[in-house]
Amino acid sequence: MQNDRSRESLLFLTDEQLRQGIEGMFFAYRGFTADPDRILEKYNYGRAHHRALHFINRVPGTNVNNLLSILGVTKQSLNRVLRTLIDHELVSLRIGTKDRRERHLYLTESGKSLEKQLSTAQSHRMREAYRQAGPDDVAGFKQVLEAMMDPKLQVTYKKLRVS
Amino acid sequence: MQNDRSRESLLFLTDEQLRQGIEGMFFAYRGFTADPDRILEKYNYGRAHHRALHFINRVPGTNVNNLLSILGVTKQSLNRVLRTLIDHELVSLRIGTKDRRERHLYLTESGKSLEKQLSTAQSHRMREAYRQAGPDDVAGFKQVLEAMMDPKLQVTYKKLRVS
DNA sequence: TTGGAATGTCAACAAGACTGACGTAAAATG
DNA sequence: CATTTTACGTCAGTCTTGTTGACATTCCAA
Repeated sequence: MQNDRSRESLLFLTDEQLRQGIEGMFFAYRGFTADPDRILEKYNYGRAHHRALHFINRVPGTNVNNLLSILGVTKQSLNRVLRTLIDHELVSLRIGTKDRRERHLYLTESGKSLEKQLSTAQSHRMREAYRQAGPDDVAGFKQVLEAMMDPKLQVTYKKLRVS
Repeated sequence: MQNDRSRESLLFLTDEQLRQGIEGMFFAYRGFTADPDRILEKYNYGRAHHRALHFINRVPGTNVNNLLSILGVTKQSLNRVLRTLIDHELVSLRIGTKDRRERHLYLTESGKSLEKQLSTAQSHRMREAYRQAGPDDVAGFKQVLEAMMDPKLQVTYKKLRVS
């Protein structure tokens, strides 16, 4: 038998609370992608292009394998996207100096420009959500997100923080 | 010029904070879907089937149009998924008594069973994340998620709460 | 009775994911 | 030096899930 206090402290673990978290993730993710999606559509790109642009911008000079592990897709899938971005001169390749098998990826000026457009739109919504909620809620938001990740991705996520 | 206090209170709105939120959503969503995906694979279903099962379970007797507005896909897309679920007897149809054009959707016993399996897996991860974070963080998590939704979906989300 | 709403269905198509197989270049290793 | 492994690219084929467009059916409501 639990007392009032322990029952109170576990109210956030009820099925109803969990369900709200699940549905919250589903609906929020739609909002999260909506603004970039609209921009991408104009250029005939998709979310896959956005993700590649985002992380090449975050880790300039990354090689393909590293990008692959961040994005969690197959090389064939990434290759299709990268090829388009390179053909359209949004991304440039440099062959590694130390290891010449490696291709290092960079955004070109146009690439940076599109990435900026996309991240501005996405950040705008995130900023509004943060502002509506407040600092403590934001801290909680990030805590729960981090705890929801697969351990490997959690490491990847933290690495991006410090780099 | 802003003083220390106001600068402090806006630290949660820095570009770096926003970026962490964006990448957090991306990585966390992967974790969020990972466990159900593994179960669905065994039955040769996909996320679309999961979403349909989830919301039919949540709103038993819903008609197709309502489900459509929750899921945000085209009727053709939903129809393909629904047909599979009905053929496999996970979902049953009842023609509306009041309006006989409407099809009301229900989970069969097997449907309930699969939905339970999926939601148990997904809730388990959510519960662990909640537990690691704690009640205040969970409250913040939900606040930010809700603020990130499109207004219409926010209404949908809240309706599901009370129903 | 006629218009419109709710639903279903057929066809065609695209993005983006997958697997498998194969090729090439270069680094690493025995 | 020969062999193996690694990094990357590419071709081919498949699957899921989304899209549009066109058309049929049912039936409520004005």
